[in-house]
Amino acid sequence: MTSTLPTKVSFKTQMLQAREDAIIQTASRLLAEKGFEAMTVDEVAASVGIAKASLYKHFSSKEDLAAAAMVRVMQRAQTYLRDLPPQAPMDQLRTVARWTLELKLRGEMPSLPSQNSTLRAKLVADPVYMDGLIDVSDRLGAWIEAAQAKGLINPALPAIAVLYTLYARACDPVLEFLRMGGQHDDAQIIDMVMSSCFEGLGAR
Amino acid sequence: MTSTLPTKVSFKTQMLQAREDAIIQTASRLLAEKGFEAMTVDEVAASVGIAKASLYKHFSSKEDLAAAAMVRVMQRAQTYLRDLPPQAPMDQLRTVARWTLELKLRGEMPSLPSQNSTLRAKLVADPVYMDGLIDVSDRLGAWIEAAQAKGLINPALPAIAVLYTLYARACDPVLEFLRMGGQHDDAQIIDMVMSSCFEGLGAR
DNA sequence: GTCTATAGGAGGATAGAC
DNA sequence: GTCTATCCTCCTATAGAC
Repeated sequence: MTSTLPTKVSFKTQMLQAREDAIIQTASRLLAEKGFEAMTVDEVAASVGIAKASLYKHFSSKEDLAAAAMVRVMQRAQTYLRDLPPQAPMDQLRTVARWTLELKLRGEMPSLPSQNSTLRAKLVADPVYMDGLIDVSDRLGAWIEAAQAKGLINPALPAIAVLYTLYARACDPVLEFLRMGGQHDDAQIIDMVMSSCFEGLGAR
Repeated sequence: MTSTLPTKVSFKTQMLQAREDAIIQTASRLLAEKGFEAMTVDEVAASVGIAKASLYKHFSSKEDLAAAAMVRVMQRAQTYLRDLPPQAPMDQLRTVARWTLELKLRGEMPSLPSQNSTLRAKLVADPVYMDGLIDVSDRLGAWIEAAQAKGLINPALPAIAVLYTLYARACDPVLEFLRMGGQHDDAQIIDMVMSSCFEGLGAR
């Protein structure tokens, strides 16, 4: 049947894929807003506009859903890094950091809770996620080491500390704090966080 | 009775106070470890070694308990800042940042979830917490402005951005990331985060 | 104020019709 | 696969004896 009606099947598959995308996108937003524990499956389903039982046909548990959202954003990062036009290593790092902050300000960055151990275990066991994480870390690591070789990185910091500091931008609360203050627009906020990240709080 | 047996009453009061301290301390640790949603009241009570119902005699709700923990740490910060020996403003800021990181590494820094709105509302409505927050912000703000006047602060950053960046050290995941790596001891980890915070990722 | 036992409710997950 | 209706577990909060 699949082979005799390829277009119809393809259409149905597309519809399902689109719905799954919508679910993941909504979950991603809610994860960014409230975190894993505070997010409810009812909420996700209602926000997508489907019944909870329908959601469970796509994802077998709340953790699976959250993991799918994390995998999604990791794949997004992989694609972004792969397609990034060549620049000097330090500029690559800056560009990536800025992209991360923009993503977070748009509410599209589901924060991985350092807390929930079962969700963590699921992600560590997920080869797609782990491959993505390693790929991203390798690319960033290469740029970091290249920048270090040119003497462009703070010599007090080993590469791993630089890498983690960049990762931490994905859950930096300063963005929300500044936005709540209402004194600056998003572009200014990102510029400030970028400057404190790369230039530091102290004057040069 | 209170006036006729002052020592006994005082003793009882002390015992109660000590138990409440133990509860708050345990709650504080669990809040730091798992966050508000994942922490359960059963867990706190069991860890303290009392029945859950007894805990509810001290705190009328889980939120009250968490708020008490936040108030406690805020008071602690107030006391610390008040008693801090005089130094140059920039050194004061560094000392406070280091103290915050040490507190967090010891698991004594309950992270205020940017998420939970009802808990947030409770804290905003709590005069002790808010007075503390304002006091802390005023002291830090004065040092920040003094350092700015001396040209010691990154000129791209308004005082409020510096303040929020310092506050954010209280929930910086880089500490845990580096500790999980196992390549550095706590003192080195703190030195690295301090350097990335004040000197930035880029070389000088 | 401390305990045991339990009420009450929220939320994750499923049954079964369509 | 989608729905409605329901189950069941976990967790907050309380009742009531001591």
